Amino acid sequence: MNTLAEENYLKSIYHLSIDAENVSTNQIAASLNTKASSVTDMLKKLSDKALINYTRYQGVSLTPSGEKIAVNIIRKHRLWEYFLVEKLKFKWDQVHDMAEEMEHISSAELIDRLDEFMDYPQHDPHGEPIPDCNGRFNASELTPISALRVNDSGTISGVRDHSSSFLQYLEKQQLTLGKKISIMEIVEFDHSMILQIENKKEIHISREAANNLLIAL
Amino acid sequence: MNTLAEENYLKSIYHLSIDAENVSTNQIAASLNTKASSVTDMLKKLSDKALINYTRYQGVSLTPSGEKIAVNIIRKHRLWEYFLVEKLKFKWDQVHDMAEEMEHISSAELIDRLDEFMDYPQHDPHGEPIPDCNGRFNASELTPISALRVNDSGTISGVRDHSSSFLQYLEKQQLTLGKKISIMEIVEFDHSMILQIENKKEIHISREAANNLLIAL
DNA sequence: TAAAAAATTTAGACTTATCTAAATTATGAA
DNA sequence: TTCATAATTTAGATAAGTCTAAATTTTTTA
Repeated sequence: MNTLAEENYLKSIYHLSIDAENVSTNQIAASLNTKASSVTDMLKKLSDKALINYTRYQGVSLTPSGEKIAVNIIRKHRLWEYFLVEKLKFKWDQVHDMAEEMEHISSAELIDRLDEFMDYPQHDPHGEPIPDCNGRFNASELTPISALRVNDSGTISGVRDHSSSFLQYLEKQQLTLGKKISIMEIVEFDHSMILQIENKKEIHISREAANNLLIAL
Repeated sequence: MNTLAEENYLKSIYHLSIDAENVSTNQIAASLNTKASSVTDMLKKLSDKALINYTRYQGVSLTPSGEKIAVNIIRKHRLWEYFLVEKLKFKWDQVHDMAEEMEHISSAELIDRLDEFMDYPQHDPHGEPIPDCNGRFNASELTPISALRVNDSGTISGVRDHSSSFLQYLEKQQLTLGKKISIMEIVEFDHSMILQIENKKEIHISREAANNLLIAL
């Protein structure tokens, strides 16, 4: 088995790999709130274990076995988040930190039974797809609202930022999963957008918010 | 907060304190599968934190704040065991190790909601009482079968040994929680006992088994 | 009650994961 | 294409938790 620190590095590298082929030492350090020198040490260790491909100064990528571990942690994280919201009635902005601890519970049988108990949910409370017990899942085909044009519309299906400040803001604006929105206007100056929610209320959101709100077309 | 190692020491000291006022270094070492010298180091640390009363060579006891932490861990352990058996349909001999990991999940609100979700169970799958959110619970008034006389009877309500080998043996003999048993005969030579289960089947159990099987009279 | 045995503690070392500061390598702008 | 800057790595230190071996204290027993 792997240590908690190793698992967190693998998970971080996995998430950062979505935007780039190779992940840099500084990116990992920033995402784990640690120093670049600590990252270098851990990269050597993970490389020795054949969980990452690492060449000095060149950044890293996960090997198939490293990716398998990372996906399994993500599966556990998302299933526990679903459990916390659906069964224990937490709000979607409350569950991230708890799931961050729970994702390290090791038993595979436990997580498979949890999956069954909840009837094999496909998405976590933030719209992220949940890998199945073989690690398979559909990479989400969601678009950030910021990529839409005036008159485009779709259903809110995910968020990129899981911070409770962002999620609470969305909740207050009624921008929750499942809501249908249409783009009414895009302000050229700052790329902020005016949306209509469910053909009723109109609201104005910043470019940054639009970048973090995902839509199924 | 406390580290995982600290929590495990406090829990161990709590359990050992049931049989004795003061707990010895060697007892702790045995129960945690570690060396006496490691225990001494940790005792100093816990003593500095005012979680235990410790005088060199004299053994230790928990302070009120140490006991509070220990009881909270035990509450979490037992609630998770109940969850695993009642919701995820694990057998009573499968849950100990998983709960050993889960008891360290820190959120108090999580565990209180789990308690509510399961409708405030009073006993874990092995008959141990579950402390409430204030750490209060009835110290169980159970008697080992080995203390009974011929013709005494009662209901199986708990086990002392949680090892899967013992629990599987009980399962096979139908000596599960809730069964009514009566003592038919005590063999003087080795103190083994012949019991009748639910006024039907008679079985023969060793003194050791009788010591670990608890009865409500 | 003194010596032997058992229990406990101390000393010093090791591992994991982290840090700061210094050195090295890569990159981008002139 | 060279040099300043940014990124990364190395060197050396620290803290937590563990270990072995040696020293000390307590307990037992003769």
